[in-house]
Amino acid sequence: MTVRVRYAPSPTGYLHVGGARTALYNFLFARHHGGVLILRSDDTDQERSTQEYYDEILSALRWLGIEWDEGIEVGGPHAPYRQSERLERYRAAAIQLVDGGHAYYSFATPDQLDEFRKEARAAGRAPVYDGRFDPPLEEGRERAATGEPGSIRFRVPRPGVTTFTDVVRDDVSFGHDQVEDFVILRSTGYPTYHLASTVDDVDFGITHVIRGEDILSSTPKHILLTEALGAAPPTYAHLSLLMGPDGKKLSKRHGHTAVAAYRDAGILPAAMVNYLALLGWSPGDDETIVSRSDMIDRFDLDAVLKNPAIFDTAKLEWMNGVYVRDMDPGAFTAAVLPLVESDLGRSLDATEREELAAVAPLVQERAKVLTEVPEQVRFLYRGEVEFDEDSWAKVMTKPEAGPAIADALDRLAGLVEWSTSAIEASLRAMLDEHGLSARKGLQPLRVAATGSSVSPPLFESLEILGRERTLERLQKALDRL
RNA sequence: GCCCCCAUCGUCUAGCGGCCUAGGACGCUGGCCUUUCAAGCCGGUAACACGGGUUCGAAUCCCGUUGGGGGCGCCA
Repeated sequence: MTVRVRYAPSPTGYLHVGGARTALYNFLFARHHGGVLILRSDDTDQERSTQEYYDEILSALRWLGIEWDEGIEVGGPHAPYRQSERLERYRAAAIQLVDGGHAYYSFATPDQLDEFRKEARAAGRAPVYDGRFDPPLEEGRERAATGEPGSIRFRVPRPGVTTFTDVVRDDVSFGHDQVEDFVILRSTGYPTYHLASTVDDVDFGITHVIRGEDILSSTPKHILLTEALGAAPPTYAHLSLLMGPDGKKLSKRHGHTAVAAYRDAGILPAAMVNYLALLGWSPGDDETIVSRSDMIDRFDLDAVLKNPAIFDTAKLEWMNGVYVRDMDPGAFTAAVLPLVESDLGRSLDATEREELAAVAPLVQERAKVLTEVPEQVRFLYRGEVEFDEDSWAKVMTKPEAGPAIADALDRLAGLVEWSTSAIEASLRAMLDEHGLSARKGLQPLRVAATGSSVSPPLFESLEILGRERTLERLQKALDRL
């Protein structure tokens, strides 16, 4: 039997890292088993669903390289894949369930329900509604026919218990005294998540439902529904949730949770995928950097951990650095160009682009995230050097600063050939002349030429800067001393 | 309150009864390298939550406690 899995986000918010991991595990599982990944939009909440979030989620998924085989945008044999376009199907299913004796019309009011639940809680019982305020089926049907507003609830068999084997959690069971007669069709005629999701999983032939642990306790409802619909339940796998650094559920107050925020912060999609994959799964050996194809080869659900993982940005950034250094230099330059341009507020001309291509490899081996690159190459594109005051105070106040710069200015002015090696040779001669260590003698030049005590390697930087600008800057620093 | 789930270094994890005086990675940290910063290399720090069992033997199995997480909606 072909594996068919789905990722079914609700367009009521951005794609956050937890959702991305769920999507990724579905993707890896499908690829590993040569199955099909379906992307569905669970947008039955008309109030909170928006087109913006829908677009945003899709773009984040694509950015991560999580490709789906069937579903929204790409179509497939079960189209449409947006639940908002399948409303009739859910209504029909609800009616079918009523006719089959699995569901009934409910007119219980919010106040009644509130009071009932409050009392149950106070009495130490689970606040589980069992239909006690609702009329017998036939009477309910008649009242509904007259247009009286009401919902349809699933009738949970009681007493009873639902037991299932979760691939990551093993055997789990819930007594039906914990499962209420849940609404499947709202009084607005819209289906609830439970109905829509279950009907779709059945209709689309989903074999494995891989989702967050937050819906573990709703699973009995889905199993009961599936069976009432006359189908066999899929295999379930509930993934533990992602936590913030304080061990609490990951949320906005922990910083960025949206995948897009990491993209904007200069994280590479491959690094994000690698990092996310290892949050709750391990290939089983000491590998930390795992290629996408390796993940696909080795991923399986029974190796997924049950315990919740903390999302740790430090490790993500370290991993990103590994991926950055591994990039093709041309790709790195291309990736960084728009960032540099936006930092400068203008585009680079042809010459400047060449300069960028020249420094790029130097900063590439130093960068953790793409967004830190602009400030490292900024010195090339500002006509006037802006001296970083801390750097100036630390370096230029030393006695060797003046003589070193003055002498370097002299030597560099007379250089026949302007190349990294010639520059290095002449500056080393300068160091010898003054008996200065490279550390002491070169820092003033670095600050003079780049404005900062931290920069890409000096000799290369000067070569790229060019003789004219180098001399100008050294002179300017000298004047300021 | 009730139900469910979980528990190895600060963090991600290896470990599926003896190979564990618990391994790797991030972080932190000492050193080397070095023109700054990184990178790289070498070293260090640090964990089986606790208490009972089972067993010749337990990080690994069972029970309890504690701690953490999730759920209990006409949200998903």
